[in-house]
Amino acid sequence: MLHRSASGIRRLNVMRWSNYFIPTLREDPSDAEVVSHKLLLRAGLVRQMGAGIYTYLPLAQRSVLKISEIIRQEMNAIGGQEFFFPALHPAELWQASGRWSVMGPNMFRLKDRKGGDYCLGMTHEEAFTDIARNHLRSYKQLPQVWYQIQTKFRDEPRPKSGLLRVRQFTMKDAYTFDIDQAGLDKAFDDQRAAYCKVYSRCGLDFVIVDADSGSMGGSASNEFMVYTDAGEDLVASCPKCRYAANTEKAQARIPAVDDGEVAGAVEKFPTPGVRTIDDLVNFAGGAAANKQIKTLIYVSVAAKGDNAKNTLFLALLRGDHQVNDAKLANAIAKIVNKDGWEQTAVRPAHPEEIFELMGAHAGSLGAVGVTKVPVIADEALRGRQNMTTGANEDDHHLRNVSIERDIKVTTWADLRTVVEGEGCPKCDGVLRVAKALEVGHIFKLGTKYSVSMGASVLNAEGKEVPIVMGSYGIGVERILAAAIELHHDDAGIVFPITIAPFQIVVSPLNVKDADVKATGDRIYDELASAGVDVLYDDRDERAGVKLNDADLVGFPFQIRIGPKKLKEGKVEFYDRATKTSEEVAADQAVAIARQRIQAALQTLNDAK
RNA sequence: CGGGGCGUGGCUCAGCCUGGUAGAGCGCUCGGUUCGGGACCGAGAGGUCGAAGGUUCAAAUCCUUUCGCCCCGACCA
Repeated sequence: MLHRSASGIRRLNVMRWSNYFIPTLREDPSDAEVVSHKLLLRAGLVRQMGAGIYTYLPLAQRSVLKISEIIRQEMNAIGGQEFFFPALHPAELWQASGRWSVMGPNMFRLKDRKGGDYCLGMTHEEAFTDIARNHLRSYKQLPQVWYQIQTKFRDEPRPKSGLLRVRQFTMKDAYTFDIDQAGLDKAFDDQRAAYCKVYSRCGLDFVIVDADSGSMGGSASNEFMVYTDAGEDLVASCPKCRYAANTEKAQARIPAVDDGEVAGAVEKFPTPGVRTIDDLVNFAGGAAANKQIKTLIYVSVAAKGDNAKNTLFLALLRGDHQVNDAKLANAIAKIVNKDGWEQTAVRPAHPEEIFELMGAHAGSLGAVGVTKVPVIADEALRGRQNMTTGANEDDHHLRNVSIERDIKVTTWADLRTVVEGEGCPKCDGVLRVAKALEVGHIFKLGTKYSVSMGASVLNAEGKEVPIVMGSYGIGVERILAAAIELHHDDAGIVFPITIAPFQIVVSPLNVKDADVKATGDRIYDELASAGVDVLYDDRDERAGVKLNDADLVGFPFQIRIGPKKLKEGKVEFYDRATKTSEEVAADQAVAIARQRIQAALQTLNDAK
């Protein structure tokens, strides 16, 4: 198909579907599990090259470029300066910070022909800091806000879920360099605000959670999370006050249980066959779940050089509460990690270990009288009395147990997992708990890298001080995948217009009808020359194919031109999000389209 | 790394248990009829059955090894 431009010069116009590479699939690919993965493949956006390695076909590339451009605009708006660093790094760079050994097998490593060690960058703190240490000399040069949009490589132990967990991906990473903590605080707040704008403009609903700084080091960090079942974290958040936290840290406000006044003496009673909390609830003379103490036996495994040691301990929770492994691991680590020992794992005790320690089997365990191993009790048990728990004798339990009186608690800690519907710890709101996907992470690094790599400047007093740094990442393809997870229906993707590969598709429903075709040509030409991001579905396909394909790829708008309505001088303007169309005069279609596109763009770009 | 599953035309899958001439639907090519939600008829093209080795007169099918991919778990930016 050739297109005659205004100047009359013949040119091949590739924005015609008949000549554009969009390999759509009618059926779900067998490899795909999560929605975004299926749709990325079916709509002809990506193809897989290997585990966690994907080719972006033209549609995905357009989308990725749009996301990148939004990020670029928001970074520039807070004074960011764009760099482009190599992806291939000499080992010395990473040895300088000490992370050559810390990163372990997650880093792709290779040798050059001379046997020199190299790696593929998984992040760029070292690279940016290297430039900073070589060229920043005075506080007068600060602050600096540097960023790049670049490919990262991580040898993930388990790539999965299409673009959500991959081994090669695009990241916007930014680094800030300040003279002091106050400067870092401001840089951090700027980034945080910019991130909010980026995600809003891309059509993502997100929550910001406090996070562990992990291997990055530093003092504070926030994760930007999008609620989706395809996510890998569980996040609790309050819609009312913006409290949000990973369930590994989240707290909740729960109503107190009235234990009554009198605390009688501990009494053992037989409970034949009772093994679970529920069994005891239903047992005559038993107790409600929230009146029981659940006793779990765990083993902390720790290492010191080549030595290993196992520490058995008890974890106590209210009968109706679930333990959180991360909280538990942190609590026991505080007891185990001393004299050079470092905890490497926490696991449930084996049945033999339990019997040897307690003299009874799981189902009849309790902490009353236990003194030889640490007992960690959940905060929700504090002050409770008249409780029921196992007697450490099979088929027997104890009643009238009062925690503080009858159990020797080594440590009180928050061990329980918050659940949906519990009270927000910060306000009177109700918590939402669901799976979420991390789409960005910002850190206050402090001086970790500037000290280890020697990046310092002279301050106003002429004293040499380490630069105070921040580090900020956005996963570009994760925005694309998250947008699809959030915005799709049975027919396919429903692209937010800001990141849609094309804003609108013009579809003559029968190209053999001369009038229909001519009207399609005209509308397409006018939209294209007005600078609209338009794709022309000039294929000689049945109407059903065109309509289904357009829905599948998820172009926000479509102009449908059919023979019957065209005879009345009308075409249809279709809105993908609502799947509804309205009749408009053919000669006004372009004006209406431009106005709708403008309005849709504005709604997203002005959000927040 | 532990557990499970799968590799057969471009895609989705059957055939494997019980060895005996490689199949279906979709897609693709050509001709015709159709033409607003993935049409119909007719004629075609297209496959080292992931790879290697073994057993056998004979292997997609049985055995061994190996590679790849997906899922659950562990781990983790």
